[in-house]
Amino acid sequence: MVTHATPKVSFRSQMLLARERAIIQTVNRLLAEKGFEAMTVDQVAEGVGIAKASLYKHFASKEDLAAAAMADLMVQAQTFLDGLAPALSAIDKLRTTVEWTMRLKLDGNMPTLPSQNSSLRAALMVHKAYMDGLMDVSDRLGAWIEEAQQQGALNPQIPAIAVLYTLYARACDPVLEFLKASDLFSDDQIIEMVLMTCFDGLRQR
Amino acid sequence: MVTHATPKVSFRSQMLLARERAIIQTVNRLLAEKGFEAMTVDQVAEGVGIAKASLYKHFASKEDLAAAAMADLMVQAQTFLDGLAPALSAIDKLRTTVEWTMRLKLDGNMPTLPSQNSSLRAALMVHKAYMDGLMDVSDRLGAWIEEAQQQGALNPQIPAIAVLYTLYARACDPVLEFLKASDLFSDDQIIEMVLMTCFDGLRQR
DNA sequence: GTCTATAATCAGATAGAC
DNA sequence: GTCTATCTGATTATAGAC
Repeated sequence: MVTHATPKVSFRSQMLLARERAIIQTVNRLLAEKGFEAMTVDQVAEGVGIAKASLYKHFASKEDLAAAAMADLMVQAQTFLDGLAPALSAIDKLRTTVEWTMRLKLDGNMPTLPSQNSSLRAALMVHKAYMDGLMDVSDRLGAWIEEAQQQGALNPQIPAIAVLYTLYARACDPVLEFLKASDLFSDDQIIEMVLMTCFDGLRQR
Repeated sequence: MVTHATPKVSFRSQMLLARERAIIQTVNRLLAEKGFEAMTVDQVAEGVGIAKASLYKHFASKEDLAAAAMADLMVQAQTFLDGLAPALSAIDKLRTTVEWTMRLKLDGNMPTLPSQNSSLRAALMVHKAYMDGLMDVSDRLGAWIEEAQQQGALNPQIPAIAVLYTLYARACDPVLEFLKASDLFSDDQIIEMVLMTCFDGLRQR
């Protein structure tokens, strides 16, 4: 009799992946809402609907949970970059990507981490999936930055690395949440203002 | 005999003020180094060189400590604004002020708070000295912003409040620390790059 | 007001049965 | 792998003597 390709194991591993996706989704939301320090593992467990001890069967530590969420964010970013129309100019690709990250943040789906916490930084640095994703995304954005600078679209006086950091920083820009909290503007208006400030500057052109 | 103006009380209160200044200075440094959550009251006490219980005779809570540091920052800002040459144009005053905040941050003297933590936000909102200082600084910057917009120096399409938030955000811009961590640039170069990005934008002019 | 000692709480992580 | 129950350590805050 012909044997099938281990259906039981496949099914079990699918359930496992589904659960881990659910965990990551909850972590993502909590990180966006309250940040890493204020997020507790109890809240994650409650959000997923499982016991805390079960969480620790999937992820070794709180830092590991956050790292998994960040790795997932990198996958989302890669998917977004893949879907960008190749016909777009380099600067338009950059602009559209920044807009995507800001919308993610305004929608409460951008996990934000403290740029200081060392235990977390250490966990991120050794997380292969996250680091690989980050490197890939940075490489692709970096290539567009250099292309845009050569085309005279971006100011070539600013080092590419500084441009890259500046674009990344839009993902955790407090200006977004302050403007949103002011309740004076729609999300679209906020994005338009911050994009304009970022690319055109505060000075009159 | 002529009585003097209560010299003993004056001396005691001077000692008190000196101690509180020492506490605030330590809090300032720790907030800049590690942020609010990672800073512990034990570290503050050790930094000042007094017992933790003594700290609580001066400040009611950890939030209160941070609020006092922020209030002190506002006083520093007011002093800086007072010292600005009146001959400077509005945009140059803004530029110089932003440069001052960035240098404070690069030197490790800019207390940075999480923009989310609610217990801390609540403590800040009811701290009269901090709120008064913040309002005064905001009013003065706001007036310069509107002046610069009328003079055609700043882009009038961007609401003044958005400009104000954008300038404030330079005080906690992660781009500064990332560029510093890269060890590729001097502090002066970093400030020049970020100032250029902020006022002139990433696009070629 | 300063100290030592301690209370009270909370959160990350684990033991061990099923 | 999931659960309940618990451990462990860290941290904010206070009691009470001097």
